Amino acid sequence: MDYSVKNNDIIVCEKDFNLDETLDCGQAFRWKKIDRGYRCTYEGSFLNDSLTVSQVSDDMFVFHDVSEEDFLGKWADYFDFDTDYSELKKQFSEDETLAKACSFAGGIRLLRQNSWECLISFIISQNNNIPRIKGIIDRLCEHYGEFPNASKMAEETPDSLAFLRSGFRAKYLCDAADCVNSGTVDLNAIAAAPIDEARAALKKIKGVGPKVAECVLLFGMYRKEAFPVDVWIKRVLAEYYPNGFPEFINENAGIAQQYLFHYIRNLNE
DNA sequence: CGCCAGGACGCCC
DNA sequence: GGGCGTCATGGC
Repeated sequence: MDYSVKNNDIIVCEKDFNLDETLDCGQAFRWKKIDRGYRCTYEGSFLNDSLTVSQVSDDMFVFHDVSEEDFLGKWADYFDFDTDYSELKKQFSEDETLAKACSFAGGIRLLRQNSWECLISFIISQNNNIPRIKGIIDRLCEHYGEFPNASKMAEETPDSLAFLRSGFRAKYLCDAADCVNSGTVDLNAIAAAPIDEARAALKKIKGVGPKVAECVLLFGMYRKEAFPVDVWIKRVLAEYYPNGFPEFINENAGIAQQYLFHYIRNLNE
């Protein structure tokens, strides 16, 4: 990644990056499309910052009104600019289906998001669709003025969360908040634990099954070997990988999964 | 109106 | 251990 400083902006040159594909592919639910790009706020949250970012050409981006220090210290990490996606896609493309997926939407990057936010977001995601997931998370943030931490959410009950209109998931959100707030579930420890141990620990939370646990590991803990299997990936596996997913992908299976997910969902367009 | 959505749980066998 | 009905809500 190449960057330069212009006035109060950071100009980034990066060819393996597309904002629409990365911020609207179902890994993050809080980025808003605005006139000149996307905006998200993490104020009071793990980044304690806000950002407006826009894509001005295939390989050029503007990080608006951000210091070089904050860009390097926060956003370069968040957007995973240290990882060479060109090299990853080159490896993936030895597989015929993945080659197509990579050329279809090669601008997806795995965001380094916050584990707690991902836990809550993907509990909400179960048996739900992306527009409605976004709506519920919007109402959550609007209610607290920011994405609430576990301690704030632990004060709630399923009834007091009725304003979310999250349905049967409210009781799961409360259990997640209780587990994290009380220390029964230590997200930082889980992030560093062996993968099977991490999976088991996450699934102690009510409403966290195999799929949600895998999403939290991948999107909230940067565990690139995690491989969430939802209805779309089931279709991919059945149709293109009847004899199993290629083993050489394993350590980056989660990133490959992102390309495949986006590919199969948009195949008809 | 019915069907589906980035599923998990409880119960049954 | 696998199969199935159920769980809220809303977009289409």
